[in-house]
Amino acid sequence: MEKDRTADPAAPGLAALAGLLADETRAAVCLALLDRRAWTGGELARYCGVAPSTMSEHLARLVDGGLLVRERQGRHGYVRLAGPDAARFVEDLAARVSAPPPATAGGLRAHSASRALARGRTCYDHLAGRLGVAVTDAMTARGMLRQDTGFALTDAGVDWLTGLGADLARSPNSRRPLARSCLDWTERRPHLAGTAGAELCRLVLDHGWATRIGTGRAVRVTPLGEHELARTLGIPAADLDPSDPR
Amino acid sequence: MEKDRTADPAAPGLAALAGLLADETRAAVCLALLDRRAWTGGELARYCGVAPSTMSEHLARLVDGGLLVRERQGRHGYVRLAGPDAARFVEDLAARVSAPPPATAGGLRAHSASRALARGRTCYDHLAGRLGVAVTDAMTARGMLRQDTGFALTDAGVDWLTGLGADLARSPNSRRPLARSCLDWTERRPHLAGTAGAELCRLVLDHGWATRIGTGRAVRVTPLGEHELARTLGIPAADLDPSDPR
DNA sequence: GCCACCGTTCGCTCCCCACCGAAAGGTGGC
DNA sequence: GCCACCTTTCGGTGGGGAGCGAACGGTGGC
Repeated sequence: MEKDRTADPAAPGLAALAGLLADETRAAVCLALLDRRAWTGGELARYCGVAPSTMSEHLARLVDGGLLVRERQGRHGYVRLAGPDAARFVEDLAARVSAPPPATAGGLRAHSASRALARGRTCYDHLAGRLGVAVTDAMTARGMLRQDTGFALTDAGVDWLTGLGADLARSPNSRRPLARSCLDWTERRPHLAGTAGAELCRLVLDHGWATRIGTGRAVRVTPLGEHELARTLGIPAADLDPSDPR
Repeated sequence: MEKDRTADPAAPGLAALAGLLADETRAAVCLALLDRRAWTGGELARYCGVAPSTMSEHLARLVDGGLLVRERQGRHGYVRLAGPDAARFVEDLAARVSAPPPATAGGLRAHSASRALARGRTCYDHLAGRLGVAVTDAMTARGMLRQDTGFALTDAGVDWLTGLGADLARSPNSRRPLARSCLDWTERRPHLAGTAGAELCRLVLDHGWATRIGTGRAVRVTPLGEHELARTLGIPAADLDPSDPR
């Protein structure tokens, strides 16, 4: 019971943090909340198949641990991920759990990405799925994003996003990076996240290049989007077949 | 008991992975193994203050979960982190647990880094602590590393490392990025990790710019190192005072 | 102001697992 | 080949926590 004092002082905190996700129900909650919507406790209870009282206790633990925040609205109590940091934390762990295989070594060629636009998702606040990977690869191929020596936007990439209407100003006290890599766990390829990823997602939706399907994470590229993505990023529209499973 | 089938299929795996670190003893083990050495079960048991039998069970779980690997050597059974991926996983979580504060917003000026060389550590296979942060900031200030739009080496950075003797060739099947950011949880500043970070650490030790203190993670900058770091990265030697607590 | 609804708290049960000591299993020294 | 040492396996104990149902409480509708 009495632990040795010489052990790393960070160990209890690390164990506590990991413990937040070390339960199947809590893990499912955090994954569900990656859609960036606010859910009620009742919805989550039904979704996970547990009693509302059980869900209430889980949510209390997650809120207490700083991973979730509450939003009271009338008689409903909504809960959502605490922010980009919390989302990144969940994403990183989820990516690791389903990405242990050695990866398909697809390289960075834009060609392989061209057929990958059919299905898109959002990952908290940025594009993911095939759409996210395709856009990321196309940006890389056109010199807007540098992945060979790390993961950073080039000046050309900053100009392109700014020209589209992106607000890339970083608040001085924000620790969020402008661009970072996020591993998509269906495509198992990196895609653009961070402030730039969030802005790009917002622009794509605002400009009508893609629309959300239903209330979930799925997005669909519109005909306008096909045209504009082909024009600005050189992704041939002929390859855009939503029914193509791969 | 019967969980709803509609819940995210990734949830059980995520919970299982988090569960590996959701115990104080196992967390302490993983943190201890960040020094990249191989420990025996007995050492870890003493270090964590548990019985050898208990440690044996913990190690079995961690190995089974893919976080640790065993190395049999005679009558000793050594255990170490499974690789850079596993180390990154532990680092990321450990960084998050002790870095929730809003950060000191130190900017990227090389000046602030100059006094930070006194204490250095290794973080699995790359430089960390003040030394790691100082070198990273100096490289950024001299245009070898770009942090404003992400985190990537520039061509100048690649040339400098190659000139020092770094082998930056990436094996095609390796998913490890050339450069990535690792958040140091004592300095709370990003520093260079990835293949380039590992090579830089190897070079600094091989060239005698720094030496390991004892058998742990600590490293000390040598007089030669002070001279060379000042000459090549512009870090004034006058500011290198190991006794300066900050 | 009463009712309906949603969420939380409380008491309870049960299972999982962290922990230990004792015994068994391997390995190298001599 | 025997002994010493390290590690693992096994049985047993205890605590934490995940789960539920029932009761309580706050909010909005009417």
